[in-house]
Amino acid sequence: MGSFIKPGQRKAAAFGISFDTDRDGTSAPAVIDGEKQSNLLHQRNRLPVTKYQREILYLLERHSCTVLVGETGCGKTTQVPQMLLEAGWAAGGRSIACTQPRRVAAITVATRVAEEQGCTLGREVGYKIRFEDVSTPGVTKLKYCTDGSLLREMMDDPLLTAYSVIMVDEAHERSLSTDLLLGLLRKVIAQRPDLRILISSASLEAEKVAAFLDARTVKATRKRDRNASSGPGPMGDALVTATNGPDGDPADLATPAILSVEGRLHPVQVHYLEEPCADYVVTAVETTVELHREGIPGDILIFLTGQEECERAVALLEEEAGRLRRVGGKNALRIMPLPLFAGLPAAQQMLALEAAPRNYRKVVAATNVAETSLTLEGVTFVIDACHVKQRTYNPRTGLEALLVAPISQASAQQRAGRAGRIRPGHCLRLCTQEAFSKLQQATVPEMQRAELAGTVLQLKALGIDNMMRFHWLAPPPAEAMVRALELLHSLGALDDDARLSKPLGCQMAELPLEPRLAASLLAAGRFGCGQEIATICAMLSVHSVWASGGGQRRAIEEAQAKFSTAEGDLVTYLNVWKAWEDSGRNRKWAERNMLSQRVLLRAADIRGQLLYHLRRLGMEPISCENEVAAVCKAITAGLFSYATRLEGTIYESVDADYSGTNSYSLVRGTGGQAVRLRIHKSSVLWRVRPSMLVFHTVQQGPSGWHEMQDVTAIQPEWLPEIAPHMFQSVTRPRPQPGGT
DNA sequence: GAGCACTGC
Repeated sequence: MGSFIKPGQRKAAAFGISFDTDRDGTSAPAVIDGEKQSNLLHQRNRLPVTKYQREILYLLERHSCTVLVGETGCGKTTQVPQMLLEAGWAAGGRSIACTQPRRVAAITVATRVAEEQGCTLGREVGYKIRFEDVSTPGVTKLKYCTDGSLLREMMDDPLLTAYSVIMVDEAHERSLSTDLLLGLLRKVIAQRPDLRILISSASLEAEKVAAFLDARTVKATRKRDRNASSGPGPMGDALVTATNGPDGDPADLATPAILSVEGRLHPVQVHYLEEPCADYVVTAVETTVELHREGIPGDILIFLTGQEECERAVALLEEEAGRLRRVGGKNALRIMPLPLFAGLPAAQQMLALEAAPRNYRKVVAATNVAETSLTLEGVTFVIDACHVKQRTYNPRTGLEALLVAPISQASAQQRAGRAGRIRPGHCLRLCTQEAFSKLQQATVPEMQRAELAGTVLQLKALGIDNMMRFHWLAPPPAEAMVRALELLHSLGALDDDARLSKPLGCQMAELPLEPRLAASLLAAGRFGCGQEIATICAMLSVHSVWASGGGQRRAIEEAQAKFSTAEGDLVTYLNVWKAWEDSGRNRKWAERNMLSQRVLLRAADIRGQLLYHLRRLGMEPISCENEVAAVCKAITAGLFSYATRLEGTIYESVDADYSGTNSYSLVRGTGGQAVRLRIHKSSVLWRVRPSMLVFHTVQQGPSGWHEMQDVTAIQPEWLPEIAPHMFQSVTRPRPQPGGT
């Protein structure tokens, strides 16, 4: 078992863990206590950000862009937009937008603010996310929206003329859409001197964002002002570090300001392992048991990387819980282990989020959901395995993979903060302090580790043609950009001059789908199966429709078998959909067939939206009824870049009855990189060995194999027929027996 | 031979 040290401290006495400031629980410095107040106004006034009202309004008046550095819980998301509202920034027919990276956040914050403003949600204060526009044109002054939906709005109104202020919240998360939004806003402010941009970010990113938005560099080509020094701002004691000239200098407007607001998190003491651990799941469980024995109250949150690890940790904790029950007395505190990951059905997620029953200490084994999307109250201890499962894109092979990687220090800090929401807490990192100091400071922005085809298509649709000259907050690798352009060209979205093609490229950009699926959907008209492809695209846009979650694997497999077809997973989804429709979208039917009604309803929403878009583009989607080949051809029209052929069977194991793995390779090649593909276990074609297939997603597991998910069997002669520019001759699978 | 980080339009 690992023992922990705290920086600057001697080794602890018991269990290797020291809790010097904890027992009295009162060592928190000048923190506002959690006393309940019924008066909303009073509560608002107590939020740290409220003290900075004057400064914020002053800076907004004088600077096009202001970066707000605010720690968690300082109230910026709810209070700052209200300050602007009350200061009259939404007068004159324009409104204030505040973007959020996630839908739930947009809804909950808007609801809260409407309450504080004493108005009906959807009137003066509203929100807008996909499928839900709870705002009233001409009435709504403050709108919370997802950054993705604001990007969509920009397609119709590139200068965002409907708004006087755009607040980009949680910009430090550096999601694809926030980075894209910031790049675009940088261009917008050059043409809209009346527009104000507020960016809320963590301290690490603030300088970078401010430098990026400096208007003096916007028009200048390539040159960046190195003299933008941080000096004391005009507001005296406030932490204003505006990179501005003297008062009244017209340069003020052009230079971004930075304002720091302290949070109201309680201090969290950090501990490190003295020696590295071999298995962080085991160490996390052992550490949990020791903490529990220490008897300090508070729930425990363990950060792991995936479903499997969470379930393993819970299983180990259950064993320990049993042991503790036998040892402890009748009234002893018990532990209640619970898993938490995004794929978990809502009811089980709630268990992890709700307070534990009396006499129980909740121990939640969670993935990254608990770092950003979901907040657990009552957590006093965070045990952090310091790893994360991350999406990475390899531009050489053109494939994305999910890989477990060490987290960044910024991410670790965020996770630690989860222990200090209600009282001072502890964070136990399952690595040595030395190892921790070698972690990268910040997480690599998504922009630099994702496939960019969709992003490039969106930019093209906004009239930005020169990708290489676009100012990115984090420039993506040139190779990834080239790959994106190649893919869009092969799909027909770009012409030979890399300009958005008409009408195809414009139509693709219009659809809320990744480019490959958009291409399939638009090609479906040609094959007379628009209805079917809309269904398939919708099913691919949602979480798995199969009701996952705990020990029902067999039942799911049996249910799945009822709908599966030789054509593959996508046609299987089609069968599921048709059967669900025939049942009258019956919830009971869905339950009997191990399907999630909630996910199916969401798919129905998306399907409806896709059909609406097709009609708006002047295409009436028709159904091909039983022509499965037409459906598969339309699928191929979008996914041909992911066509693979069977190479043979590889025998890696020494077991006599081991049947080997059917190995596939990309028809178009992988740029000299060796890539071994196989069908993922979840596929209905797993036991089958179609000689050629297209897949929708692939992920690289720890085995080194790229595993293809959502596969569709195709005929080799379809490729040159459907994508003649990519496949000139009839491509047949090479007859090649096993590999090594 | 057994599995799916997380968002978003």
